[in-house]
Amino acid sequence: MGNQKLYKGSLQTIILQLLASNEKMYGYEITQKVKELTKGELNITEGALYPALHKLEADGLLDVEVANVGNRLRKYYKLTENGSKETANKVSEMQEFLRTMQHLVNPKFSLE
Amino acid sequence: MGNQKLYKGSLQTIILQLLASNEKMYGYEITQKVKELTKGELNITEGALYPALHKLEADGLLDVEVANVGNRLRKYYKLTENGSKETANKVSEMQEFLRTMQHLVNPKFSLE
DNA sequence: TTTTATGCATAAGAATTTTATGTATATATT
DNA sequence: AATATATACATAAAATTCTTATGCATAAAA
Repeated sequence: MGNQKLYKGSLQTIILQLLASNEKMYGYEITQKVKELTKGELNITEGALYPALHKLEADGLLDVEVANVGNRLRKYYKLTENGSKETANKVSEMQEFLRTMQHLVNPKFSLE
Repeated sequence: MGNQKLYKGSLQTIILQLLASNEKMYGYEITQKVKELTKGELNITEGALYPALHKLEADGLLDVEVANVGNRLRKYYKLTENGSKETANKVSEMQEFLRTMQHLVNPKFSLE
């Protein structure tokens, strides 16, 4: 069930970015969306996801809204104002990392 | 002195890739080379580097050769045969990660 | 009726890093 | 001459972030 391919530290940014383009999402939905977008390459485990969501909420980057669908519980998360700012920061930091890694791994390649 | 931008799990790959293009290097040299190649964006700390080198050696991916330069100690590392194979694997895994992240972070962008 | 999917959660352990030290020599600066 | 900076190794404690293993519960499918 492992991941192998998720570098540690990138999960928060992934969650924030998904919420930047989807308005509101619940946990299980996020795991499915990531699986879909990455064609099964990234599998966000619940043991990583839920603590990450709780931390983002505690840090004031996400708001939560509980909903009952049928007889099941869902917790919808959406970006706060502060969360939107932080998303922009974290995404561009990751872009920077991606460029840096490209330079290290393939010095002849440049995204610019 | 922190890094902020080094995702956990990428250090081994960085070291291996540097050694794939530089034949042999010693620890301090690696820290300086990374700083140079990334224009100061990535700072490999010694507390991360040396244990990582020792682990790569223990795993049979690196050979070490001690040298005295002036009156100072240097430990030159180079890839073993097995290390070269593993480098190729880890580098393409990272390339895969870079592509995947690009899709998540900027779905309109593709490296292919 | 048993498995799979949906949906949340937490705890123990592993892996990888940061931060803080420690030792020592060489060179540059005041 | 004294002090700071650069070079060069190393380790240990703490923090971070994940995996793996559980647990609970409802709904749908086999």
